[in-house]
Amino acid sequence: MSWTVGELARLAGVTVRTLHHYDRIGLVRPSERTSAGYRSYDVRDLDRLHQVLVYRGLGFPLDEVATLLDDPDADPAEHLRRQHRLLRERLEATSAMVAAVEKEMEARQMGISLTPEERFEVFGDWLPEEYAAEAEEKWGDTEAWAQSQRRTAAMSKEDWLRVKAETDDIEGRFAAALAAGTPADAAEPMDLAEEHRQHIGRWFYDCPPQLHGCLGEMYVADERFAAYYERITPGLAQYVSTAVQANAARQG
Amino acid sequence: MSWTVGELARLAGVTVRTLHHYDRIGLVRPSERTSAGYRSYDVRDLDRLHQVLVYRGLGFPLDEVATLLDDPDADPAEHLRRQHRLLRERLEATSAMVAAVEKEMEARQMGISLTPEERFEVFGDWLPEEYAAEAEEKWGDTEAWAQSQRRTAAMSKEDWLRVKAETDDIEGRFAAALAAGTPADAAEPMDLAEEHRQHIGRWFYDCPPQLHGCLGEMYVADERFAAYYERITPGLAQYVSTAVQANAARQG
DNA sequence: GCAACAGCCTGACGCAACGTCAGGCGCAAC
DNA sequence: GTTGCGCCTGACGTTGCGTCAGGCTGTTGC
Repeated sequence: MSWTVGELARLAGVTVRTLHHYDRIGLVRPSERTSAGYRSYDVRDLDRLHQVLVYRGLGFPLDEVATLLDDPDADPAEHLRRQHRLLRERLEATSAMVAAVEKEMEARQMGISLTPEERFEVFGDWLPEEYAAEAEEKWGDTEAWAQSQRRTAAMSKEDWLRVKAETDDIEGRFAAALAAGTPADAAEPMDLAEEHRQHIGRWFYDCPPQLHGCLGEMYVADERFAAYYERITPGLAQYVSTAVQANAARQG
Repeated sequence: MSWTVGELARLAGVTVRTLHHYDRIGLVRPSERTSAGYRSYDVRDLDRLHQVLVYRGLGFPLDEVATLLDDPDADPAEHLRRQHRLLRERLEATSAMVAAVEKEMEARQMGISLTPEERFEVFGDWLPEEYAAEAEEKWGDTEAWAQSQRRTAAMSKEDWLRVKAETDDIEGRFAAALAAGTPADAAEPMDLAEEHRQHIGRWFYDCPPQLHGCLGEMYVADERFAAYYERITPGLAQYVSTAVQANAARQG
């Protein structure tokens, strides 16, 4: 089995020009040429190209890749182990950057701004466990809140529209059940409450039944929440509150 | 508060030359110059540089970074959301590559080789959930085995030496207990068995007491295992087997 | 049997994103 | 006041390809 440049290029997701380049610099040479001078790559060449692309993807300059791969002391397993290690390091670095961006989002939402050192630390020589400890210390107590902040900060406009639509839907069905005279602790409103709980979990923060029950109390106890529901339909705040607490009792 | 090029370079983990370059192409210009012509960066410039570095780190060419950041319609939160999304995509891509390398390691250990398409698929336009499903299907049944393969394949030579030393230590203490005439179901050999179980869990695969008990049976039933232990000391296979099963009974 | 068209070839030049001197000024300290 | 570090501005070099240009190859359709 052999491949032409074009075939290999498509297979490996690079351009023909790249393969020409690698041939020219001796990094990946086709092990044969046809009588017409066409490059003909065999399976060992694929192997080699694959290794090259992994190392290149890890940011190695091509000449270093060459010395790595041409080292007679390094067997293939050695390369795989090294690549595995480097990839996992990169994984950690990337999640550190994700965490840093989330940190900035939260800071921005809270109206505070980070110190220059804080902002750039992710680019320096990064100690992930150190940061993790710090993050834990800072936000560990109010995990649900922090989670919500992170998720909502990362939401796109379309996400928000979907959340809004789902919310409207659930509240509309609550209002309909109330208008139909269904008791708040009947099966239907309780199912709606469960749907509401899962909606919260999906979009904002982990919301176990117990916490949801507390929220239910708040829907009448906190005047802002009460006003929100009362503006939809009079009596809805108490209705939703009762349904949510009944559902929490059923679940717990 | 303001910074010189050198200070900013150290802070951000880039070279002075890079900042010169960004100034020249208008990407990050110091908002002031001293009377002597020194660049003087203020906090807004830091902000800007930070954004540039994130986008650059994500692989954007500098001119695209410029158009992104100079877009008057894009507020800072928009940038953070985009960066967050891109970083998570990269996170997924990287873990896909980690998985691919692990797959290769396993294939290599099993003596089979992957098809060219399999090897390069991680570089193409990658569908992570598709791969995850495939991996699940392939190795889901024998999770312990696959885990072991993955872990051992990723071990360095030093790791192997440590494993060997730990194994020798435990087996030596088993042999000593046997030589001292301690019954196999006494406390000491059972504690050794428990140590052995945790050794397996640490280095190879999850080994709950029940599974460990099965292994204990195998140490006498399977002649290869038996021969391994008998070569250390006659009677050791049966001794270890009994101790391990006694420990499993104690735990279970 | 040949025309057309996709695919291959080899230069050769271009380009982005800096690295690396070279030559010279600024400034704080000893 | 000079020493040494840090800053300045060119200017050229380098890596890793992209992008033509000009020409050959090989398969398919008529």
